[in-house]
Amino acid sequence: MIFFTSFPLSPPSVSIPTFIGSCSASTGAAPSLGASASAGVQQFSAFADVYPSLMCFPDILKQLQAAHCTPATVTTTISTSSQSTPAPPHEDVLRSHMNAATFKPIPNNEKRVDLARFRVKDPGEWLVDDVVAWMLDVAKRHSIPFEEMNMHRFASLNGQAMLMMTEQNFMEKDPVWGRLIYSEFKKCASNHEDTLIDDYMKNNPSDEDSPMRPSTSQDAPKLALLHPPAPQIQSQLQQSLNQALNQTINQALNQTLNQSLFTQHSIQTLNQSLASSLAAGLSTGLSPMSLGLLPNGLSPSSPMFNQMQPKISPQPASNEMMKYQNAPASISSSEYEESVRVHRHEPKIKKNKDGKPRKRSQHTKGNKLWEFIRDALKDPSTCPSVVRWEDPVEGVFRIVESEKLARLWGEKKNNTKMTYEKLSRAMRTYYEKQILVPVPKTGLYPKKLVYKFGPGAHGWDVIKHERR
DNA sequence: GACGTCTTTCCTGCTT
DNA sequence: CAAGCAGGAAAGACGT
Repeated sequence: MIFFTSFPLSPPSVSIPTFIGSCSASTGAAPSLGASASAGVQQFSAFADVYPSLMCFPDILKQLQAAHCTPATVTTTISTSSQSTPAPPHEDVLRSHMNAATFKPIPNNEKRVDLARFRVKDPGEWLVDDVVAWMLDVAKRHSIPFEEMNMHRFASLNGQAMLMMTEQNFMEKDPVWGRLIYSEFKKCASNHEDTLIDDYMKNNPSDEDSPMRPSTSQDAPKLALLHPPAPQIQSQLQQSLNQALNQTINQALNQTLNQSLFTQHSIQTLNQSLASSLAAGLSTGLSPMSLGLLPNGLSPSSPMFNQMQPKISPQPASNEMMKYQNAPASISSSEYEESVRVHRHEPKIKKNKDGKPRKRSQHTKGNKLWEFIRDALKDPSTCPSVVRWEDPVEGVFRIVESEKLARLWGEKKNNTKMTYEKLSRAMRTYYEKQILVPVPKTGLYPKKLVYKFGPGAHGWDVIKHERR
């Protein structure tokens, strides 16, 4: 999904607030378009026109569902809908169920991710974003539906970490395409500089005396680092990548739509997934991590990093990356399993001495804090006065009266000294177990007192189940 | 009694 | 400046 979000590669490009503003025109679920963003609209490239449509993709799908149009129409719709009249409102618009009173301004985010960057960098220098961009390119070149590749399992790795990985490591991350990805990466690592030079020479045949030109292929790596590629090379690369990625999107959409989209279930799934993904990630940092597709691991230099890096618990993906970076070439299977587990955000299953999983403690059975909050969300006496849903589909809720909630929790535990500060500390321990997950910093939710149930929590998603 | 789970309590530092 | 957040550390309560 990163390509949806990371297209603004070369000028003219489009800023994030502009996307959101344009989308809000049709969804009615986001803040109004700012004046500066409006001015920027006129500078849109063809790529930029696609974004608002993608942001409103759930809407488009709904319309398609209603109209039963053909997949071929979908591509057309997507590429032109931004110029057409706004989509009619309906119940499944992004965050349409949210309380408009809670909207906060979308943070200004003018930063962009350069998806072409990996092409002009040594694979060993790739950041996390570059790895993802490269994988999309591999998927495109081999006509692999991108949704079939386990990109999220690679998304916490940078190039250096990948260089440390064995073929087996690749296979474990993606049993189907791992071997191919490995061979592609090796190929890429060895051919990268030569390819760059060749491309440059093809495009600049008369420029043989250019100081850019390395004297030998062995010099290329150093020179590539010392001398950034000429602007025209970057521009050409970006243009071709933009083209390729556009094709990838259309192919993938067509394929997905052809295969399964027009079943009720598929539409709902994609609809929900896109809705949540777009709302959760696109409007802020536009990272696969933030979309839940790439669980974590933006590179520290990523423009999204500061906004999206959750400041909770350990940084699993970073840990994994560090492991690959620092470990010898061979990694023990247990270490690798652990790193994969951490990467997948799977809760650690502690084991007894005999290796069997420990039995869960029963002493708090039915009396856990998150269960108390979940139940409070179902109780009219506390919802919405003490806690309330911000987004019942996504599991996002807000604590309205923090001290009252703490008092109620204290009453339940016979602890008159309970405070919200203590309660919130207990809440934060849930991040590690995925009972709670970080709330996407999209600007759609208030910044404080908002939490989101994660896969470790259950019984809250009644609404979601009812929709199925 | 050892050990595990799930808080609870206290704390410092940071952000909003 | 207040309120909230993040997370380390230690300890308590209770179950196995």
